[in-house]
Amino acid sequence: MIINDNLKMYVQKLRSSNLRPTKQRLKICKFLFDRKKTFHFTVEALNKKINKNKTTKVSLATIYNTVEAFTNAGYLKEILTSKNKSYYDTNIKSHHHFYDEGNKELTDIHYSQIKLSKVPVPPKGKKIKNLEVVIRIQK
Amino acid sequence: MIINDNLKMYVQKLRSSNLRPTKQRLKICKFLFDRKKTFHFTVEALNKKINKNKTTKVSLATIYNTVEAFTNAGYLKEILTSKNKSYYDTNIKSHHHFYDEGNKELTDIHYSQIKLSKVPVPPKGKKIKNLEVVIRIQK
DNA sequence: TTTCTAGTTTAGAATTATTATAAACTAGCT
DNA sequence: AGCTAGTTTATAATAATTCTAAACTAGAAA
Repeated sequence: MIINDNLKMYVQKLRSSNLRPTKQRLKICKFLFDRKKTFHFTVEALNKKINKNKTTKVSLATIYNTVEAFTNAGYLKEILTSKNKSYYDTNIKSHHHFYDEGNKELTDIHYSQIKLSKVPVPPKGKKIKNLEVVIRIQK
Repeated sequence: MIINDNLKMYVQKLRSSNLRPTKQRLKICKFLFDRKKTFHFTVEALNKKINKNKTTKVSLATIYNTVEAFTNAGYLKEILTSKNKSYYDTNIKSHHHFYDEGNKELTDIHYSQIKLSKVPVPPKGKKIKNLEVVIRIQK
């Protein structure tokens, strides 16, 4: 069974990052990772989806906590936009974004679409964790 | 007098972007642009600086409004960080940033320090407004 | 299997950043 | 000098997020 297999995978994912596989976390996993395509979301939107038409609700606080834990564990990526709301991405591979200022929508840019021929050395004692390009677009 | 000259310059800047040169806006101009070096700030920090040890206060709302107006007019640049707080930059020239996740500090990267050899075409009907690279660093 | 404990969830309160409101004020044209 | 649209202000409202502390639960140990 596919669902069962995913479940096992989620448990392993969680275990490997010191998170107990609770039913809430597994439910969130399903919403985030049981998909063909990666996607972008805000906690608010995720909360709505998860708790829409459901009898057993997952609290907003738990969704916040879990999303943060997944982000720290590297299963989610936080996206840079500066719009007083955190955007996350289930695509954790290195890639970039278009940010449309009009409708505030993000679109992925595959990492191969951008090439950097020169990158600066990080300040002493620091190392580069990641590099992200945001291209702001408008009409 | 240097101060006077700057004043004239500010008035002109404001006029050119349809902003009346009020004493509040000029005061904010002084704090933002009367400097040798450009810098990064949050509205909160700017508010503290402007109203520290002063008898005549500029209201927080005015500071928000003015910063937004200056940003729209192109005299300030909003910086991408995803940290639920807006960061602004008085350096409006095209450039990039290091973002230190430890102390949440931003450092400029001169535009010449990063070179892109490949940039994607924007989606149909949209044009590129700006391109910003953020390099996240950590210990 | 039961017991125990540290980790987790929860609702709601608290906090933080920002935006809205509407009354008082002011720049600058006439 | 008077008028009016633009501006400032204190305060309230909103929105996103974090905190809190009590109730619950996973899973190790008895």
